[in-house]
Amino acid sequence: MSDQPDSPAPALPSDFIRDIVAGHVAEKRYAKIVTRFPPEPNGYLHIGHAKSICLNFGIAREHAGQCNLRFDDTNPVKEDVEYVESITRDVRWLIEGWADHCLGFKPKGAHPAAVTSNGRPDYYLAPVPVAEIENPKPKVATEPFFASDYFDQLYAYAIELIKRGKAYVCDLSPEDTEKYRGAPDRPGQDSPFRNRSVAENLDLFTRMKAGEFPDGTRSLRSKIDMAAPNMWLRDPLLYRIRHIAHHHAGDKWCLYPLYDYAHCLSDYLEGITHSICTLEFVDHRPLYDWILGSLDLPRALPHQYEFAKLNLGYTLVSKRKLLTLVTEKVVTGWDDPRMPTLSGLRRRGIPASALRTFVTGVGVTKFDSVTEVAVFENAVRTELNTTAQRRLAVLRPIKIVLTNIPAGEVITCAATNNPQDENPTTRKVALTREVFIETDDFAEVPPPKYFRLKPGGEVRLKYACIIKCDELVKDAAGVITEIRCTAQLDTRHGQPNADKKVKGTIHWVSADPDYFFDAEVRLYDRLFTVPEPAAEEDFLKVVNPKSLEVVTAKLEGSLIMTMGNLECYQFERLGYFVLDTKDSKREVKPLAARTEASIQLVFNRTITLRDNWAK
RNA sequence: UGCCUGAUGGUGUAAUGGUAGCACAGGUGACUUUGACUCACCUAGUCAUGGUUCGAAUCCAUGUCGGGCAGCCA
Repeated sequence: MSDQPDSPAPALPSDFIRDIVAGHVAEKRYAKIVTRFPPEPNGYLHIGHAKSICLNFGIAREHAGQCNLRFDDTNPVKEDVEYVESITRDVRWLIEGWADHCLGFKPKGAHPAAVTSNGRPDYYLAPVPVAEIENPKPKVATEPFFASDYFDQLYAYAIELIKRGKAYVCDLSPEDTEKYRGAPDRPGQDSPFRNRSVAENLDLFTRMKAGEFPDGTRSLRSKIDMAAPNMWLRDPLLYRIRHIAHHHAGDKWCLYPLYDYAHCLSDYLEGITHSICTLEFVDHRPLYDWILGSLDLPRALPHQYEFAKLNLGYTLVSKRKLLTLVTEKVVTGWDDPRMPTLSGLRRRGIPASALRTFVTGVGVTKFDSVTEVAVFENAVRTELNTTAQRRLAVLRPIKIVLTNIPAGEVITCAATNNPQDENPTTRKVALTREVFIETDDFAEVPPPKYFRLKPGGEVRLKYACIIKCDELVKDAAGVITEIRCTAQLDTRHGQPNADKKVKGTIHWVSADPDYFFDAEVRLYDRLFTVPEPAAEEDFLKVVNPKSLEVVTAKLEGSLIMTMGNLECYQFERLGYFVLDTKDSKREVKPLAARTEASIQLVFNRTITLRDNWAK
């Protein structure tokens, strides 16, 4: 992107939530805009989360505010530290260079502190900008926020709710609780334990915390309205008993709060101004407001706003279903390059900036839509086209013999690294007697309008010269093993006939062992065969059996010399590729020490080039 | 037969009472040492019916269709 002073400023995204925030900023309702991204550490982040991350961090950066990464870790049964680590890594990767300065972490081990707000006792955990702590060097150890760090405070608020007659201990079993709740079109019935005295509730709740009762025997419930048309207002549970250790809080608790109770209060404790979540929580908003409103809290209360989550064609955007793909070994792991997880997309070679462009571009609405994959692919191609270095590689090689070039002779050609650069640089590639071309780039019986190599035909070897096909060599089975051609060396760049036109230009790699090397290349296709795998009765039945193809490709020798970490390349005419950092052997031997059998590098094809010819 | 929420080209999204626009996809050309990129042009839309208004995608009414809600998940 150009930074010229007279280029128009890029338009900031606009949507109904940003409009609300902008209104609040205009009226100076808050001293600072604070949002949060609140994943539960029970799976890896996926492309749907990217939309939420970009929304929350985007709003923070547009208003010089802050966005806290907070783990909503109130259900130790499903959660694990593996997930808090992967999520933290993925969030930092996605916002790097864009909103790092808005990322809110807290000093390691910090808990909400007693403060005075508007002359009254209060609790608050100040978000500390990561940038402030870590740049240029970390001053103190930091970590993301955890709802589980608020368990003490949450417990105290629960006591307060009981004292105010707004919560009670219920002895109904889970089954009976469900029966008493009624149905959407039928009011519920009051629990027989609904009118216990405050003293009895206090006693029972204290003993629940002390571990006197087994799982499921008692719960703490809000006292709202069992006849409410909104199911979430029928005395929803606040706490349940779970005799299990917590991955972050340790073994201190056997009583764990539920989402609705923990989330709004966590938002309050962190001073969140705008609590943005997806549409399925619209029905919960009255509960969110009820809990906060029942405690007479001294600071401004956070408010919840909801938007439609991202749905992508041919893609599953559900942590639970993605977990199934992992456990059923449909893929190799959460970071399999075919997975729509942030780890998978990163390994696939999708730049974080392209992901941001995409999720920002789809907009934020309350309409439950399905975005076509083409929109995502367009964002990726647009980004990679400007940034990726071009290289020559042949995926499915067939050998060409240039009969007029003597064996051992090396003709050096200049190849452009990236024609999109303002001042493109070049590198040297070797043209030798034998070269590999793509099997697809030759047709013995060409279809109509085919303008690559055919018997008697001419084609240009990119950056080199035009060649003419003279003769085919076949084995006993009639399979072509070699194509014999004449090189028109005077059509090279700078030579008299350089301007000679032919319809086709193809990529190639020298077949001289000094000028190519083998690499494993993994070619991916969509993971599902139907546009909406989530709508399927059994999504495992619509898994694409051809989602992965592995080939041994011939790569231009210069590539191995310049190979860096996580660099994106365009293999000309084939697509964009990235080194697989997990499966590649990183110690690259000198060219001379290479052997045919030592495949050391593995590449993932990020995406193909757009192709208006095939299909 | 409850409550909540939504409906603009094929897809996604803008227009907040005043010219229905943008992106992607699709099509046709131009250019091209990537059948890429780029450029030009084209196709195609306000869920329905009524009302308010000089004027309605926008406001009102009714209807239709879609999504969500009955976890001690989040």
